[in-house]
Amino acid sequence: MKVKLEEIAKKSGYSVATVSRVLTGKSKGRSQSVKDILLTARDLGYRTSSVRYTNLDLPVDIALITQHDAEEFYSCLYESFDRIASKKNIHLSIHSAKYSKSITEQIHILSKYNDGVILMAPTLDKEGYKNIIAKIGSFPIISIAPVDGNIVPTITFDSYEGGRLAAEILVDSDYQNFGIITGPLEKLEANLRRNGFQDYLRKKGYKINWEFQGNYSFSSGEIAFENIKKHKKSSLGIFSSNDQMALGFLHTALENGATVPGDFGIIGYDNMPYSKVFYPKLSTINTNLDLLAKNTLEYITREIKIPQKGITNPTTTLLPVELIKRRTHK
Amino acid sequence: MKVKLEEIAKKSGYSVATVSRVLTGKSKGRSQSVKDILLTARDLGYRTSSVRYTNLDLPVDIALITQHDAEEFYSCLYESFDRIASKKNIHLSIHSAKYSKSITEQIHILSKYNDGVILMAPTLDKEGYKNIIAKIGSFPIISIAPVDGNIVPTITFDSYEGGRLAAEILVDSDYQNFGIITGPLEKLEANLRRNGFQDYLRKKGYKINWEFQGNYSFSSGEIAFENIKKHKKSSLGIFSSNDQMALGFLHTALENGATVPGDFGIIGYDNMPYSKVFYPKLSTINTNLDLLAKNTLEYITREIKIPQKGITNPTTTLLPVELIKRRTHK
DNA sequence: AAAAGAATGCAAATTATTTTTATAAACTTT
DNA sequence: AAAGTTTATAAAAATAATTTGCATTCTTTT
Repeated sequence: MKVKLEEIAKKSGYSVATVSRVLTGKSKGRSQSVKDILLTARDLGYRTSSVRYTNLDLPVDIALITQHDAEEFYSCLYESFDRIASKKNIHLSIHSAKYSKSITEQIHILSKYNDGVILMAPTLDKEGYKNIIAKIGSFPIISIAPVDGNIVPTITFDSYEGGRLAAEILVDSDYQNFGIITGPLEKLEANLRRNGFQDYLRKKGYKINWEFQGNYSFSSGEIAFENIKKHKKSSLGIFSSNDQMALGFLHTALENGATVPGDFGIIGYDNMPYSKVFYPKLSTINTNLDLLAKNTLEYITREIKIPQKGITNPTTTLLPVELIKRRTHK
Repeated sequence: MKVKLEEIAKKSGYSVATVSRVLTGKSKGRSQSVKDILLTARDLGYRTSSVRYTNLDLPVDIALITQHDAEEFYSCLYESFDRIASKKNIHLSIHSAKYSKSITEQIHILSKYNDGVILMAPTLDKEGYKNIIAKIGSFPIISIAPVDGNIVPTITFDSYEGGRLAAEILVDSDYQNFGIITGPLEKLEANLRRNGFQDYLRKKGYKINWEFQGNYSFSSGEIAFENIKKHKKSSLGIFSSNDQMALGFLHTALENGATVPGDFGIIGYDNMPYSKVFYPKLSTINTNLDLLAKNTLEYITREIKIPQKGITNPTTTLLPVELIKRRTHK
């Protein structure tokens, strides 16, 4: 059934003429009726298109699009966004683009039912982002994964600095040789973390002596250890691109009789809840997800309420990360 | 901007009259045009309301509503649903009702933009479910958390049997005294797990000697151990209502010099990825989330395509659970 | 407290949009 | 080959949304 203005009028208690006036943006937006009618329309499933009464603090619909996996990380991410959104009159919906045939098409459809989109698609390349922008035009969007090129406004953690911090503490721990378990290198942030790590080492006269590419899973951390065993490397300061792989490595290392932080120092990334539970407790790079959620949601809300005219160059905001010293480095 | 049939006609290459015929359900649904037009309408954000061409395998929108937390469990749940949905031409969106002022209202609005709803709201009581049904009528809905009373069709794991299995293995392990770390008892499934555990013990002539109510978090497992220490209990076979609490308990027990499975046997619930990583590896009740996703999505799709006429008594389907024997029992 | 500005309902008029119809031609299924 | 469907076209009919003028009420400003 199509919703008619008549229904909205009846349910909200105003006349059809008033409903029409409000819905077409003829009101100044100072009276109660505007809020009543807009809320009733929403309640009845009548999409109020682009008409905005920005001063009114009406609920805003935002879609968060990720490519999620069965990892603790996503629970933490969603929990942060959900909690912060609830304080801001934002209705958040979560969508996965992992199996999506066309992410551009998916975002396009979501843009019809939402006021803004938050995108976390680390595998998307420059072309991919360009296609999205070409399709949705000036519709409010922000990426929370680093974006190659200046295509989509971005708020994300300073991955490069995270890698640098990991290198710094490992150098300070007097390791002489270094290793890295990277994430999948088609993901930009995996490269940034790697670069930050490598550049600091180089500056200090060291290099990466062992490198292994994982896929962020626990088991790829296990495989990383098998690999290091084969290469007979030891006494290495290792940076893992996330906690899960660090934990997988740590787990297998201990099972094989290696000592941590003796034979291997290891620094993780993300500071997930489980990383402080394992023995020895994992040193890691902390990313403040609440901060990410807050900044992102505020940005997108602003963008929705005060749309930028003309083409502005998208900005990139890097959020700070910090080292959490625990027990897996000297 | 409101979408006009004219636009749909233009984009799909058919006449306005044909678009109107298709959209009002006048076509028999055997020609390509029906699919073209419906897909174009969807693409342009035109909601095709309740008109259904059920034989056509068109994409279906389903909302999954939970009250999620920063726990691995939710990542696993979403990953399963997302993967299975992608194979069935289902567009899944995830929504949290944790901070929702009115879950009834939220579901009502979601029902305007989706073809069906999957609900996981363990804290909802009989009244709550009744309100929802009163509001949405015969709109397709299914619960994946146990529901008190026969109000909403349900597919969920056999929590009672899970508790029974835990008791059985602990009795077989020759523990003489028993304990339980329950989930929050306002959640029905926490009660069911507890009952299954207790009833089996009673049948075998034992009873629950120690009980602690947790909130499913790792830290409440830690607190559970502090509690057991205070009560100076030992040599207990313990059933924890989820893995996180079991792990928290295990962690603190070992830190305090207790032995597992010597001083304490412990059986978790959920078989989360991390439970096989800890030492000693956790024995636990496995729930097959893929099976849950598959059954649920198939049920709701059927319900959407062939709506049941009249009021039928909602069915409850219990999915089997199984014991995974690892190292935390004798 | 008065004046100005907004909002509202009403009913009629206007405009926009959707649906239906008849017909002829082109496809599909039986 | 016959029967049944689908489609475009163009016009007509039906439905829905918007606008208007006016009197009244409410709110904000001065």
